[in-house]
Parts: sequence; structure tokens; C-alpha cells
Amino acid sequence: MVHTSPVHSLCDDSSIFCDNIDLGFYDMDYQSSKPALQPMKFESLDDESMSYECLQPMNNDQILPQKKSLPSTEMQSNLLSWITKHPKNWTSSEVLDWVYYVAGKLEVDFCRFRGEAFQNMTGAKLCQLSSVDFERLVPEYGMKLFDLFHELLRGANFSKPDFFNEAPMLSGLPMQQMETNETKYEPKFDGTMLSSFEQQMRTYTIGDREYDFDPNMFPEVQDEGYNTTTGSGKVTRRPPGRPPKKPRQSVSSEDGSDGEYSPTQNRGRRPGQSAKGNHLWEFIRDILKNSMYCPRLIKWEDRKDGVFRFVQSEAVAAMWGRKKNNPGMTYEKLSRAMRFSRSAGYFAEVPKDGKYPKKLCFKFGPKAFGWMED
DNA sequence: TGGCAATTTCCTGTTT
DNA sequence: GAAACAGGAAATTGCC
Repeated sequence: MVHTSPVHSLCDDSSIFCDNIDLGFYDMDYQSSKPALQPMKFESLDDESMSYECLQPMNNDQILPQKKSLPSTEMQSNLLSWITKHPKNWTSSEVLDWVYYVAGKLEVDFCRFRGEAFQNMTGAKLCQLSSVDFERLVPEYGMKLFDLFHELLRGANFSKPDFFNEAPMLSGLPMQQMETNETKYEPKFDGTMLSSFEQQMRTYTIGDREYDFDPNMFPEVQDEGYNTTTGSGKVTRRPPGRPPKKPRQSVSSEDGSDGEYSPTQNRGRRPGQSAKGNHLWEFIRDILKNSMYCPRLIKWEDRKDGVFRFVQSEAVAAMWGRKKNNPGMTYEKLSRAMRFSRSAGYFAEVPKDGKYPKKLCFKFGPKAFGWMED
């Protein structure tokens, strides 16, 4: 079957990746006057026939999503929910989604990009930021982000996507008028189809280096009983084992409130992180099949044996985090999950006969399938 | 509603 | 000494 994709300039026809779970597109469209490029064709693994309109050529003055159609009415990806709202109603997650969306569009170097500086910032707060604030948060790209954000505030129009039969008609509504409607409008995404272009664009520009994460960019995390440093900077050690369960509070920053982030309330799978069709081994398999990521981020050591190696481990972890709506994902966590998957049979021990590197190497196990085929 | 799968998070200790 | 590996423990969500 055939898909079309927006990544027209990123890879060639013969080696394009397009898995059946990773092709989610925008639910809403902004209006643009620029002509679209010819769509590219993608071979997919599934049987459903889908087609997408291609993104228009980008320039720095027109960083707005273009019209797409979605194959499913179940699209629930909050990755793109910002598209449906006035920015002042964005949650902190949606702010980050937008920031990374723009970063991807601009093809910025992720090693220098500090998008995480917008972590825990709601849309309302974002609207209050000055250009100086933007520059302070993201020194290199702050001004551009500021310009684009205010361009978005000024002129974007919405129109209703074809597949939203049940949604209120919003075509042509100026964004400023959206806010009264947006609470009624609940676009449906398919959680299994998130990322796609969004993810691909973000990861495409990761480049040849690892993520350059600067913890000093972010506010101190509240972590009762887990702090490894005290206010004086003195390192303390938390007691061994897991602390007792704390009563769960209502979701904090995710819903746009100003609740403080606490890792102790943020563990385990998150809402919408359905494992169905979204397993770690499948994700790994699929990026290994994608020439955009393989061999740049992950590569085969021995395809016949199913042995592969992480080249940009943190970048792959970030991709996995994006896919699972978990910006806190790291390679350490991802590798822990892979070790669990290994015990479950999705991965296997890498032979320690010196044939393969000792680090960052994994192997598909007996329960994994589909990695051998192109 | 309970059990289970599949993580996620945090940790300590070991190996490279 | 740093990075990666290994695995225990406790937690979560989704599915059956």
C-alpha cells in the first residue's frame, strides 16, 4: 500500500521508512497561499490504504501546518493538539509540542536548540513573554520563535479536516475567534499514529551529535524524599528501595494548571500510552527500517542475526519519549525497558564473542518479528 | 474488579 | 572517572 508523506526532501523513495503506526498528521489546517509539493509515496507495512497531502515547502516566514487528511477518526495524539487551540489555552505540553514543531520546521541543530527551556510553561505564560524572554530561554533561536509565535497569534486560520464529521465547523475562523469554540472542539487522534512527520522533523535535525541537555536551563524539580542534592548543594543519598506510594494528585501541568512537577507523581505509563501496536521492540524495529534514522541514530551490526547498535542513544530515547508522550525519557530508561523486553523474549543477549561491540548493542529476540524484511 | 503485560522511574552495584 | 550495563523494587496504565 502507499502513503504520501511530508518528508519529501529528507529521504529517497527507495529506502523510505513508513511504518503503520508512525504516520499521524495534523487534525487541523492553517491556510497558506503557497503551492504544495508533489507527495512522495511510501510503502507501508499495514494493509490499510492511506494517503496524505504533502507539506508545502518551508520557509522561515511560513511555519504553519498545511492541510492533511487523516485515515482515522481516533487520532488522539496530544502532540498536535496545540493546532486546535488558541495559544493562550495551550497546556505546557502543547507549548513544548509547538516549540519542537517549529524547531523541526526550521531544521535547527538540536544540539544547540534549547526547547526544553519552555518546559512547564503554559500557553498563557508564553503569550506574556517578550522577545527578550524568548531570547533568554533559547539564545540562538529565541527571536525566531518569538516572531513565529506572534505571527501565529496574528493571522492563522483554522479549517475543519475532512475526517471530523462530528466536529463543529471551524473553517476560516481566525484564531483569535477560536478560543470560544475550542472547548467544544475535541479532535480525535489515534494515539498509535502519533509522531510521524512531527517526530521525523524533530529528529531529522538532531545531526551527528547527541542531545545537548543543559539541566541548568530548567527549574529545580520538586522531589519530596528523592532529592539527591540539598539546597546547599550537598549530596544526600535516598534510602534504598522504593518509597511508599503517595496519594495521586490530579494531573498538574499537563492540564494547563500551574501545578508543580513532581517525579513521584509522574511514574509509570501515562494516559494515552497504550502499548497496543506501540511496543518498544516495534519502535526499534521500525526506526531500523527507516533510512532517516538508520544508520545515523541506530544501525545494524548484523542484520541477519538481528544485532543492532545505538549510534545516538539519547536521540533515540528522545524519539521514544516523544512517541510515548514522555519528554523525560532517557537512554538509561529506554535501555532498562529493553532489558525487560529481553527477558520477555523481544530482545536477546548479544553474543559476547567479540564479534560485536560490547556497548549499546542489542539483538532481536525470538518474539520479535518483521525486522528481517525490508 | 483483579490480574497481567509492558513499561517507567529510581536506585545500587558492576563492568568497560 | 565516566559511561554503559545489569537488575531489583515499586509504581502506573491499558487490556482482558
